[in-house]
Amino acid sequence: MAQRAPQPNWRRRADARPAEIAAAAYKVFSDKGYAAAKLDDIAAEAGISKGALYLYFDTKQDIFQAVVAQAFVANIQAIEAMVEAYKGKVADLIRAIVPKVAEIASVSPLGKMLKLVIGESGNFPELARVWHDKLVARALAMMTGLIRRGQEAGEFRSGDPRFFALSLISPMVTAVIFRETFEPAGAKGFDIPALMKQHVETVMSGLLLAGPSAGRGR
Amino acid sequence: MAQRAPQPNWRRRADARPAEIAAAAYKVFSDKGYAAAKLDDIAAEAGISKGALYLYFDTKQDIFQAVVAQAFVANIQAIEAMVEAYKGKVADLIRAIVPKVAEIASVSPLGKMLKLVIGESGNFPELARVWHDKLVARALAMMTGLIRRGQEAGEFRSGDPRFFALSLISPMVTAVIFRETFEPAGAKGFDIPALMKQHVETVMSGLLLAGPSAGRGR
Amino acid sequence: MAQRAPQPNWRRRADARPAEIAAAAYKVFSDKGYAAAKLDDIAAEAGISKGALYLYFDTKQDIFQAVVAQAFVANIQAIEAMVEAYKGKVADLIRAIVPKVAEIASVSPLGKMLKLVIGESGNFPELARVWHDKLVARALAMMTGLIRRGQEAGEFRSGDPRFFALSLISPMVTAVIFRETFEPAGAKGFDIPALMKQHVETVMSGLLLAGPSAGRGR
Amino acid sequence: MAQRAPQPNWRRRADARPAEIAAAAYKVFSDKGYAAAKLDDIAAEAGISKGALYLYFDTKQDIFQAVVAQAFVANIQAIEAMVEAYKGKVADLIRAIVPKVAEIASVSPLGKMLKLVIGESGNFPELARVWHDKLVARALAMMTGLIRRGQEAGEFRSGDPRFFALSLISPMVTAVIFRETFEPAGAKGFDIPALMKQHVETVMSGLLLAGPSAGRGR
DNA sequence: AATGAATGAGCATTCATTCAT
DNA sequence: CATGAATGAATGCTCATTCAT
Repeated sequence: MAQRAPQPNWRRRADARPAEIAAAAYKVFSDKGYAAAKLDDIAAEAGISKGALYLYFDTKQDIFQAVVAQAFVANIQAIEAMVEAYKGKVADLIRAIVPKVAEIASVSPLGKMLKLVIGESGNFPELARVWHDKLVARALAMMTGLIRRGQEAGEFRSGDPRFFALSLISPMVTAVIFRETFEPAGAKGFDIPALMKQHVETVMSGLLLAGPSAGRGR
Repeated sequence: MAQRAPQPNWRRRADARPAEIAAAAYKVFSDKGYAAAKLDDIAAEAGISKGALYLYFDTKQDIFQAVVAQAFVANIQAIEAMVEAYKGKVADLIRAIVPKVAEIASVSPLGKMLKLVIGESGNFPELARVWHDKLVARALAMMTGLIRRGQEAGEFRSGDPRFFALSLISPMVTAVIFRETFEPAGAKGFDIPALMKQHVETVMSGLLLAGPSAGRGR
Repeated sequence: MAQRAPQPNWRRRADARPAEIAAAAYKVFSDKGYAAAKLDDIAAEAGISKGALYLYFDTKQDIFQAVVAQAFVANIQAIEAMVEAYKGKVADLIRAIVPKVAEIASVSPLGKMLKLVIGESGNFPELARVWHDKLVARALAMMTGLIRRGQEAGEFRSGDPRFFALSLISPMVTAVIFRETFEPAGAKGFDIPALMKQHVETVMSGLLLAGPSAGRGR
Repeated sequence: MAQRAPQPNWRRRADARPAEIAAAAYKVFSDKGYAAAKLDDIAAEAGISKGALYLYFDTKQDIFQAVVAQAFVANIQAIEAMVEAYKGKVADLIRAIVPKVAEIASVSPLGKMLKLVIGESGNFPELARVWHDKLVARALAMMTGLIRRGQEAGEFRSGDPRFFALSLISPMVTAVIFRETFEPAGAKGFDIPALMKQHVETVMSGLLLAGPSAGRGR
C-alpha cells in the first residue's frame, strides 16, 4: 500500500489492484481459512475474473502472504516512537497505552488475521516467522523494555520483565482469540476495553513498589 | 458371529485400532491442520492402509472428531471437585491450583489441540461449540466461581469476577499458543510454570484487600 | 460479464458443449450402463478433459439425466396431434401410423435408451417415473384411446382397449429390446417394419367386426 | 443344482452352499443390478461371511453367471416335449399353452432375471449369448415351428412364421418388463393372464384361414 | 471350512493454474 | 489488461479380493 513512493500516477488503477485483491482475499481467508478459500470466491469478491488474479499474483500462497503482510499497518512504529519519547512515570504510560490498544483490538480485524496465522502456521512457517519478528516480538519487546525502565526507575518490583509484559497483554490476546473462535459458536464474549481496564489496574497494583493505595487510589 | 466362545487374540489388535488411528491422526492433524491432512498420511502414520481407516471411521470428519474428543480426559472434573471441596482461603487455593495447571499445560498436547480448534473453528462450528461447552466455559466458570467466593469472603476486592478469572489464566493460554505457533519458527518461548508463578503472585497482590498484606509482603 | 457486446465466436463452442457431452455420454452409457460408464470414458469420447465435464454438469447423475431427457424429442406430440385431428376410420389410421412408428423404431437410438432405462430403473426410480409419464404412458394412452374410438364407432369388437393397445405395439418393443440385447451376441434379428406390417394385418383381422371383411381380404 | 448326478451325499451341506449363495445373490442382483450389488449384501443375505463366498466362487462375475444360469429350470424342455408329442389342431394347442405360460410368467421371478440380462448384456455378452441360445431362441423356435405346422396343415394363413411367433408372445414379454420397470415407479400394471387370453383370441382370429366365426366363435 | 480384518486399485469430484481469444 | 474455458493432478471414499488365524 505504501511501499513504493515514486510511481507515475497514471498507473494508479493498475497499482491499486493488488491491494483490492488482497482486501477481497482477506475477507475470504478470514471467513474460511486458507484451504477452504477458493480462488473463485476471491475473484468474485474482488469483482474480477479468476484468471485476472494471476496478472497480479503468481500463486494462491502469494495472495495469502500479501493479505497477511497487509495487516502490518505501521501503527506499531507510532506507539514505539511514543514510548521512546515519553519521559514521565512508566506506570502512567502503561495506564495510557493499554486501554488505547484495547480499544483498537476490540474493533480491529487483526483478530481474524491472528486466528489465521495460528491456524496456518504449521503449513506456512515463513508466515509465522514474519508475524513474530515484525509484530509479536516487537510488541513484546516494547512492553518488556517499558517494564524494565520502570524497574530501573524504582517504580516496579523485581521479576522477569518479559513475564510481566506477557502478564499485562495476555487477556487482550486471549479475549480476541476467544471472540473469533467461540463467539460464533454461541459463547458469551468479553468487553475487551472494560476487561483490560480492570486488568491493568489489578496488575499495576501488584507491580508497584509503593503501598497499594499509592498505586491504585489515583 | 457368536458361534465360538474363545475369541482369537488378534482381535485385541482390532479393538485397539480406533485409538491407534486417532493417535496417528492427532499427529497429522496438529501438524498440518484439517484440510492439509491427507488420509494417506494418517494411514501411513498408523501403519495401515487407507481402506482400513474406513473399517473404524466413516469419514475424515469422524476421525477428526475422535481426535478432538480424545483430548477430553476427565481431569477438569478432578480439579472442579477439588475446588468444591476446599474450605480454606481462596487465595491459597488459587496459589495451589494455578501452578499445577501450568505444570500440566507445559507438557500436555492440549496446546496442539487448542491450535487446531482455533484454526478449524470456522469450518467446524460444532467443534468450537463442544470445546467451549465442555472445556473452556467450564474452566472459566470454575475460576469465576472461585473469585466470587473470595470476594464474598472479603478476601478480594470488588470487580467483575469473570474478568479476574481471565486475567489469571490468560498468560498460560497465550504462552501455549505462542509455543505452538511461533516457537517452530524460531521464537524464544516462555517457561510456563515460572511465568505463571510470577503472574499469580502479581495478580494476587493486586487482588487482595489491603488488610491481609501478609499474603504479599514477604 | 456484459461489458463487451460482440461476443467472440469460440463462445459458440461452449454453448454446444452440453449437447456434445450428452451425445458422448449417450454412447458410453448405452454401451456399458450407468455404473460401468466412467467419466474418463465420457470425457475422452467428448474429446475434452474430465474436469471440463464439471463446467457443464454437476454430477454424473446430471449427465445421465441429460442423456435420457435428450431422447424426448417432441415427436410423440406430433403423432398425438395427428391422431386427434383424424376423422376417418380408425382402422385406416392405425394401419397408417404403426408402420411409420416401426420405421422410426428400426433406426432410432431410442432402443438403446429403453434398454438403459430398463437396466437402471432399480437405481433411478425417478428416471423410470419420468419415462413412464412422459413417453410410455402417453403412447399407451393414445393407442388405447384410438381403440376405444374404434369400438364406439362399431369398427372393433369389444374387449379391454388397453390390452388391445399393448397387443398392437408389443412386438415392436420386444423386437427393439431383442435387437439391443441379443443381436450383439450373435442372434438373428427382426426386420421390424416387415414384422409390424404383418402383425398389424393379423391383429386388425382379429379386431375388426365381421362386417367389413373387405379390410383384410386383399 | 441338477448338473452332476453321482455325488457322495455326505458332502450335501457343502454342495448345497453354491445354490444357497446363488439364491441369496439372485435377490440382491435383481434388486440392485450387477454393479450396485455388493458382496457384503450377498454374504449377509446368505448368512455367511464375505470371505466364505470365495470358497465357492472365484469372482463376483462367477456368482452372477451362476445366478443367471440357475434360472434355467428345465421346464422349457417339458413344454417342448409336450408340443412335439401333440397331434391335434395346432390352434388348440396354442390356445392351451399360451395361457399356461402367462400364468407362470405372472408369478415367476424370471422377469427380474430378464431385466437383469437386458441391463447387463452390454457388459456380459457371454451372458446374453447363453440366455439367447438356451432360452429365448429355443422358445421362439418352438413357437415358430408350431406356427409352421399350422400353416402346413392348412390351419393358418401364410406369412413369416417367426413373425407370427413373436406376435403371439410379445405382449407377455412386454408386460413383464413393464411390471419390473415401471410399476415400482407407480405405473398401473397389466393382468397378464387376462391380457394374454384376449391377445391369443385376437391373433388367432387373424391367423385362422376359415371364416373368423369358426376361429373365434366357440 | 470359515471368519473378518486388511488391502489397494479404482472412481467421482475439486480446484489451482494455464492459455487461446 | 482481461476473460473464462479448459486442464490434470490430487483426494476422499468404495469395494472386490486376499489372507492370517
